[in-house]
Amino acid sequence: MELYGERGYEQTTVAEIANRAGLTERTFFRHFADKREVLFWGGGALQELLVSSVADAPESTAPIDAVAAAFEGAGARLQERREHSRQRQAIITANAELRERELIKLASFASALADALRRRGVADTAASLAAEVGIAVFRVAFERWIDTGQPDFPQLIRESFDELKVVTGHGRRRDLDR
Amino acid sequence: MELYGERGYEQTTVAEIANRAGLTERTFFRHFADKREVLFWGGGALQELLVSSVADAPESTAPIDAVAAAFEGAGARLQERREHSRQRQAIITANAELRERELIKLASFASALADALRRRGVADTAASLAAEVGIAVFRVAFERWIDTGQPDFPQLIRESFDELKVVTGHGRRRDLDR
DNA sequence: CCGACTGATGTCAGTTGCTGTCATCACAGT
DNA sequence: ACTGTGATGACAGCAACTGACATCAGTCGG
Repeated sequence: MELYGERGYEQTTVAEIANRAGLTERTFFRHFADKREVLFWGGGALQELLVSSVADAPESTAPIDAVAAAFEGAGARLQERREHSRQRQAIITANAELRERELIKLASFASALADALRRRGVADTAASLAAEVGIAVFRVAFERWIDTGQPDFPQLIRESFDELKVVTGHGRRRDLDR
Repeated sequence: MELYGERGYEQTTVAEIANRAGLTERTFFRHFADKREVLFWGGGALQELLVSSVADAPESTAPIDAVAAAFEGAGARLQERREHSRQRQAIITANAELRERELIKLASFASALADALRRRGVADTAASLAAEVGIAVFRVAFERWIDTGQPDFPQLIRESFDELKVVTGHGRRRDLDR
């Protein structure tokens, strides 16, 4: 992150990173699958948090609410290192390759969440929908958290899920709809 | 697509592609930013279709319904070349780099849709939400279209948007819970 | 009809991300 | 001391991508 922050992601060579760490280029690639991966180390922890949060939700909780609660928890975790999250995100949004990696991570979150929901007995499509939509809402909330100065991330998440219900709920029934 | 289909994406070298096309490797890179881009040529057309569809929706249409209708239109377009879509998707899902590129494309759709909604006077956050959530629903519907043999893609999209309303807590309850 | 200009292509050399292979070395268990 | 094991280094090599320059066909003003 030091080097990526100083000279930008593309301008930083793997040899430089390895050198600053006192290692060889070859050794770098033994620890990280590719140049981007350094920035995403530990992403697994957040995923586990999300999954266990969904798994542990009260049985009566509706799928979308379980997902929302999971993201609030994840949001709280991220908030503990707000400045770190901000810097990291600045680096990521500045580079296309990194944005791609970020999207893959989120897609992986979505499928893990969908699995967790299915284990609760939620039907296939409903599980996928709740998970994917949850990710979508989280993305919007995250962007607002970074862009606006607003400090309370979990609350932003909560508001965004509330607004989701408004956005989907006030839709006029279409004539196609039986 | 021929070569990617025959030998797989990773096993295919740019030199081979250029050769089969009767060109130089250098020329390939003058037309496509990178090796993946060949598969995503023409993605802009779909985006324009989505955007204009949202722009042209009746003024009274709710944001989420405008988005849903836009995707139905896009779905109809894709359905015209069902077999082509299937092959393309098989290649893409088989490779991580290509999946990443696909996600970037969808993210780009989302932001274009959000802009189109804002131009209709939809508030910032609501526009982002409707667009991102629309993409999420579309992804689920697309996967179902490819996986199940079901031919009618627009109808699948319609059903998925309907189920979204159920999942988010409005609409009729169906067989969601066990 | 000529020469300047333009745009697409070829050629070539070079950088960098990434991999396979083999040697080295520290350390743990026996 | 003997031996396996896991982490690292050294080195060669491939393929994606880029920059710089040459070539060549078409076109447009004179």
